Amino acid sequence: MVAKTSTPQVFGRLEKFMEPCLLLTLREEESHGYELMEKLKEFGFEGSSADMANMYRILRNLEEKEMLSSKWEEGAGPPKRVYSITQAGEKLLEEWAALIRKNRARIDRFLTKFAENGEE
Amino acid sequence: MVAKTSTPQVFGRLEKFMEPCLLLTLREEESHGYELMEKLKEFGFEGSSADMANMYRILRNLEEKEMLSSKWEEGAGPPKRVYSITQAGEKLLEEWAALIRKNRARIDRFLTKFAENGEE
DNA sequence: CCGTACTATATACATAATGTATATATACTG
DNA sequence: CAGTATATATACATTATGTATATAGTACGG
Repeated sequence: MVAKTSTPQVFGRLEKFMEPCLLLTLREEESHGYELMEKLKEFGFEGSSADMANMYRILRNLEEKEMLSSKWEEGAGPPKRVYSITQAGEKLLEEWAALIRKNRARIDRFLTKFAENGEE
Repeated sequence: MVAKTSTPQVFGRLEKFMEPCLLLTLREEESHGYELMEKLKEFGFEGSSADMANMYRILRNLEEKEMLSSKWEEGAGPPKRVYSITQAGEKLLEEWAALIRKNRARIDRFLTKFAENGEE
């Protein structure tokens, strides 16, 4: 029997959060997938294989929608697909920022209420 | 043809956010589904049919896991299934709060960086 | 020069969470 | 007695994410 009282692993992700993080990171400087994953750790991504799969999918999808453009770069090690953000991509990022602000407001309302009633 | 430049409907939900909101609302006072949906609007839920379906699913699921208990209440209108939070449910809520705080931190890092680099 | 590890990209398949659509029933209002 | 609001519920479809695996170049040690 397993102790139910340990870590019941509650989780609720920030859906599609990786997309705006990629756009924001690329607004600063062009980069390729593998390197981007390192940079994404700043936003709480782990760099797990799930994250990797996710990232490559999102990058390709964003390029398809012309939010990013890419070029192959040869050098030491295997070739890299280096992504740059487009103007449309920057606009998309702005929209993401607006949505994320709203989400933060929802979270804040939750946390405020949680703290208020917690101490009866 | 539809103008692409209008609202491209970016969206990223707060996954499973309804669950902690239900728990928090029920920590204050017992309530039934239909009424709970009204209360959830505080946390940014719309009360759409999707939200409804979602809510009833979550409530049943939480009861199955003994995070909530319910009783039928007769009165004016159709009978209501009134939910109360259990001790396990309160503990679950605490775990949710911890996770949500982490998610807020991730969001904050994003928004801070977004604002920083935005004004070049 | 061979195996191992690290860099690098990619995708098929499975699962999980949410959205759509619909069914059922009570009670009030005109 | 038809329409609307209250009230709960679920089958089915879609979307987003996770798991597993494939491929390949380069560096390093033995």
